Amino acid sequence: MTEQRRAILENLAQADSLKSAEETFLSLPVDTCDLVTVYRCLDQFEKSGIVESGVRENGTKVYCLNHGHGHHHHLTCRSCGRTERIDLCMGNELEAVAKSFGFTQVTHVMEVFGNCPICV
Amino acid sequence: MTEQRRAILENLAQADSLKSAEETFLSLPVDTCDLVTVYRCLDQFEKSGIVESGVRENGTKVYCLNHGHGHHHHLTCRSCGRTERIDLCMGNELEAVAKSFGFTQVTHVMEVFGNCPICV
DNA sequence: ATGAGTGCAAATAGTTTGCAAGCTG
DNA sequence: CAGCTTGCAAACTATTTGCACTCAT
Repeated sequence: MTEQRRAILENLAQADSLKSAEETFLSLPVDTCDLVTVYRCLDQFEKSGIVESGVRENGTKVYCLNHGHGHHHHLTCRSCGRTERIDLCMGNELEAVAKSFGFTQVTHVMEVFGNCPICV
Repeated sequence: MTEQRRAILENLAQADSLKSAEETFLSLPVDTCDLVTVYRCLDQFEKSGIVESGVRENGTKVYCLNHGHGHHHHLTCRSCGRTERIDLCMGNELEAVAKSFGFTQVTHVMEVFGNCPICV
C-alpha cells in the first residue's frame, strides 16, 4: 500500500459519483501521481474487488468504491455526470438465461443515462 | 441511399452477431468504402433507428440491425464474439426509478458477457 | 445544381506497454 | 535485497473532425 494508492482510494471514497481514471487523476492533489498510475491502480483495485466499474455511454470506464454494499448500478446524468445509485438488477435472471445457453463466467454491465433535474 | 450504405446494411443483415465499426468494415468487400464512412453511416443508422447498438466489455461500440423486433439485449462470448439474443429487460422499471429522481430522456445500456460452450 | 455523402489525412480520447528507477516489506 | 510500484515516453485502439470532392436526387 503506497502513498499514491491511499490517495486514490481516499479520493474515490469521497466521490459522490462514478469517476473515470482521468477524472480521478484530475481531482487528486497536483503531483500525487501519474495518470498511468491511476489507470494501473484502478485496474488492480477492480481485480481485487475493492472497486466496481461501469461504462459511460461513449465507452469510458468509470469506477466507484465497492463499500461492500453488493452489486448495484447507477443512473448517470449525461450532462453533469451526477449519479444516483440504483438497486434494480436482474443479474440472477441473466445468469440463468446465459447458463441455459451454456455460457459460463457470466458478467453484465448495465448503465442508465438521463438528464438530471438540475441540468433540465 | 448510396452504394456504400446499402453494402453496410446488407452486411449487417447477414451478420449473426454484433459487430464493431471496424469489424463491419473488414467484412465488407475490399474498397467498398472508407472506415470513416462506416463510422458515419452506423452512427446515422442508429440515430434513425435502423440499427441498435451495444458496448463490449472494453467499451467498443457494436451494432446490429433492428429488425423491428423491438428493444432487446445480447449475450456475447468474450472469446469468439458469438452472440445470443436476450429478451429480458427491465427498461420500464429503470425508467420509473429514473423519473422518480427527476431524470428525463432515460436510456440504458446492458450487455451480458460470458464464455460460450464452444470456447469452453 | 444543391445538398447529402464520401475519402483522405490528421486530430483526439482513452488506455496500454516498455523500461529504467524508486520504494516497501 | 527482491519484488512490487511508479514515472515518463511512446505506442495503440477506437473514434471524430476538417476539408475538398463527388454523387444522388
